[in-house]
Amino acid sequence: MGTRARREREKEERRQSILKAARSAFFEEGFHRATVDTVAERAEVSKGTVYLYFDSKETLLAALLLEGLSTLVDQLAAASSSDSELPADARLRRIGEVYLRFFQEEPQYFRLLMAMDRGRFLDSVDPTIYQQVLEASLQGLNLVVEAIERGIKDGLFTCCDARQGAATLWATLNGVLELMAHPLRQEMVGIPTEELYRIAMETIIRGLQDESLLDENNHIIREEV
Amino acid sequence: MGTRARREREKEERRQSILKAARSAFFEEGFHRATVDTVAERAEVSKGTVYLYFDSKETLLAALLLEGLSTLVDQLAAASSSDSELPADARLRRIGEVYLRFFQEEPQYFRLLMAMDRGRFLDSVDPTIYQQVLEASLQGLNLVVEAIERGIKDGLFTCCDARQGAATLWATLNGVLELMAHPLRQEMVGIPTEELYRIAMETIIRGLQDESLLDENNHIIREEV
DNA sequence: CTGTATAATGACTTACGGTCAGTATATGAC
DNA sequence: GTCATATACTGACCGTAAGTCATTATACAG
Repeated sequence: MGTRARREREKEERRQSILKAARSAFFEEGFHRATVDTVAERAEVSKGTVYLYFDSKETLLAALLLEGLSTLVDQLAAASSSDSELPADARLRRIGEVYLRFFQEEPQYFRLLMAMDRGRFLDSVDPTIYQQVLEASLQGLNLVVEAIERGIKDGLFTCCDARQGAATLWATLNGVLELMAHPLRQEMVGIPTEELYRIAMETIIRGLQDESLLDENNHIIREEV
Repeated sequence: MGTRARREREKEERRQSILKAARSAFFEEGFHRATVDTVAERAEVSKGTVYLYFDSKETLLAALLLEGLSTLVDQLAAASSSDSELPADARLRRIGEVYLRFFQEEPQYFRLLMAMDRGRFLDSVDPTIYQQVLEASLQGLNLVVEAIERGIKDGLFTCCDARQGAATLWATLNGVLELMAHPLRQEMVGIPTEELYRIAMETIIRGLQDESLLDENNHIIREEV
């Protein structure tokens, strides 16, 4: 009796249709403005049903983010794996460009990603899901780590620990995107987002190639301030 | 008749006591969890009075941020102006250290700063106040620009436009702090916040000293990807 | 056909930001 | 002192939206 299997499938379909409704609602109106009632209406189910499939509004958001992150990581992995002869710095640039493109083409996902973490998110989302979001981020980070490790092996990068370098690059690119996410701040800075993004990326890549400022433990040599 | 002057003063005192109440409430419970009723209660006024002095809950937050940003900018300015003979790179390090210290000593302000921008903030805050917040940020940024400009004049930095460099440094330091603002992400990265912060700072400072990757228009020379 | 499990519903509860008609207080004129 | 007026303050009330749950509908097994 395939009944059980079909049931499962139907449940999954419901779940998907609710997710789809949430995506359109959140994208169109923004997470905060959109209401669960709207999501329910668009999915053609009652509000109760929405809560049958998702614990909270924030959980819906988390599920969407997971989706977005997953496609991002796929793209990053593709960019990162193609052409195994590519020098490490070029590989990093590719990864960076994919990230930038994702930001530009899916600004909605980015907006949502940034709506996360803040506010009541941690209170109302199942820690497991949050963990999954982090795990996806970690996968992205690891691609960068691998690229840098290769660069180190090839003697191209000599500066620092791959993990440190990857985290620095990651933080920087995010910092630029976040800084420029707001029109008024963009105006304040007065540099096109893409340009600043690439300048920052090059600065970091360049920095990975210089070991002059590190001591034998990979700690920074600094004069006292 | 000094009546009028006294009245003004009393109003300002009310305003301050409401602000103080908001600060303690927001700090203790976080912006989202804290309620305006609580703020009113702590300030020993009615909710109506709170709204007499501030347009919205978000406006209260903005006022607090303005306060925090203002002390931050003061500290940055002090760090940046002392000892006019300091080389530019050391000056940048000082500025960076002040910023880090502020982040560590006033984590609450930072949390609030990050609660801003997102969500309903732009809808419900008087644009003027938001403008003031941006202006304070701009002052901070300008200190960095000035330090870099001096470095360029002294021949220490040769890499790029001061504004570009400042924005890159700014974005990077923010990126690190934001990345590490969350315990779980901290764990994911696996590097102490301070260390990553300093590594990132040094990477940028180092990058400012190298012009090899820029063409005559300060644009990055890159192979096609 | 009927009992049972599962799924779905939507009226209701709760919480909170924000409003406003009404009240209290201070000031100044007489 | 007393009254008129302006100013400051109050808190009950409103609207909205997240989240709940008793009830109802549906599907399936025997």
